[in-house]
Amino acid sequence: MDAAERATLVTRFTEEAVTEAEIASILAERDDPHAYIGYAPTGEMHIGHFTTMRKLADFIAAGVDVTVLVADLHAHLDDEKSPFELLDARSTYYEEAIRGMIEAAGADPTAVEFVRGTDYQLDEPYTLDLYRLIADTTISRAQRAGSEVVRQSENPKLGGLVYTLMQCLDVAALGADIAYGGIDQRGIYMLAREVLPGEGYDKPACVFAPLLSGLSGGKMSASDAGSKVNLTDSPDAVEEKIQGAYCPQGETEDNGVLEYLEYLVFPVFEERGESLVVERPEEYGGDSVYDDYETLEADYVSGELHPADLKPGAAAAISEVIAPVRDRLRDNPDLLAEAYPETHG
RNA sequence: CCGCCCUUAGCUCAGACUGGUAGAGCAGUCGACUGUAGAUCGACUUGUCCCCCGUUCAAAUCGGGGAGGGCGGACCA
Repeated sequence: MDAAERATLVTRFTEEAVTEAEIASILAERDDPHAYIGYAPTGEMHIGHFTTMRKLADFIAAGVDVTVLVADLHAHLDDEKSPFELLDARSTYYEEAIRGMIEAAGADPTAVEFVRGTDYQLDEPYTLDLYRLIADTTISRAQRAGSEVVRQSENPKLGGLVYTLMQCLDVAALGADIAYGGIDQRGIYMLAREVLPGEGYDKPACVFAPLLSGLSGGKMSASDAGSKVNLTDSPDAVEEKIQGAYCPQGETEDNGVLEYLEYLVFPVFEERGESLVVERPEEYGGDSVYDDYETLEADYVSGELHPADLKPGAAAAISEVIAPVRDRLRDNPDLLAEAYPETHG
C-alpha cells in the first residue's frame, strides 16, 4: 500500500482531517506513525462508540500504531459522571467492550495498546506540565475549548476546565502524531495545537469522526434510550428501536438509520464480505441486495427504496454487526454489573 | 465565621403571603392519519412537594432543626 492509499484509508468516513497535508506527511515520513483516541469511562457504550471505534481498523490497516486511552480521571472530572469508586470497574468494562468492537470491525484487538489515565497522569512530569498549562490558560479559553465535550451547567466545577487541559497534554504524553475522536472533540484538539508547541511539544494532526444522528431525529442523546442502539440490545430490541426511528422517505438529513448503514454496517460488511439484504413485497419491487452504501442511498433518495422496507433489513444488519460485542459482554455479565451496579447489579 | 436565597413530575418551573393532602409546558405512552418514523390531531400517564420534629381537625404551604446547592460579607499579620 502506498502512502496515498494509506492516507485515503485514514481519512475515509471522517468529518474532517486537520490537516490533510499533515496527515499525508506523517504517513510518508514517520517510521511508526501513532494515533490515539481517548474515552472517559462514563455511561454505557453504544453504537455511536462502535462507529467511531470501527475506524481504528482503518488506522491499523494503514500501518498506524493505535493507542486507546481509557481516561478514568476524566470520567470523574467531568461533573463526576463516574463516581471515583467505580472508575476501575468502568474502565475494565470499557476495555472489554472496545476490544469487542475492534474485533467485530475485523481488526486484531491485540494490535491496540490500552492505557489508563491513572497510568501516567499522576506522574510528576505530567503533573508539572499540567500546572504550567493551568497557569498559562485563561478560564474562558479552556471553557470555550471544552464546551462541546464537558457537561455544561449553571454552576460549572473546575474539573471541566482541568479536564480540557489534561486532554491537550494527553496527546503529547502518549506520543501521538494524530489525535482521533468525534468532531465534538475539535475544540479541545485545536487548543492542543495552539498550546502544545509552547510547552515544547509537537503540534498534533487530527482526524475527526462524524457524530451520527440519533434515532429520534437530532443528535444522539445519552439520556434518551430510544435514540440509540446499545451494544447489549437483543435483536428484538434493535428491531424495535429501528422500527421507531425517525426516517423520512427520500431524505438523508438527520436520518440515523442511513448513517448507521453508511458509517458502520457497510464498512464492516465490506470487511466481512457480506451484503445487506432488503426483503420487499412483490408489489413494491421484490427483494434486493446491496453491496455498497452509495447504491442504497441512490435508491433511497430516488424513492425506489421505501423506509418501511429498509428498516427491517437495516435492523437485522445492525444486529448482526453488534452481535460479537453483545455476546462478549453477555458472556461476562459481571463487567456490567460491577460497572453499573444501579442498573445491572 | 456571619447573613441571605433555593430544593415540587424525567426536564424547566407555577402553587406557599391568605393551611383544605398538587398543576402547566416540554418529554413519555397509546390511538387516528400517512406503506416506516416524524409532523398533525385525539386521549392518557407520571410525584417519598429534600429529610426529621412540632402547631393544627387538616401542612407542599406555618414554626424549629438538619442536609444539599447557590450568592454575598467578613477575615486578610
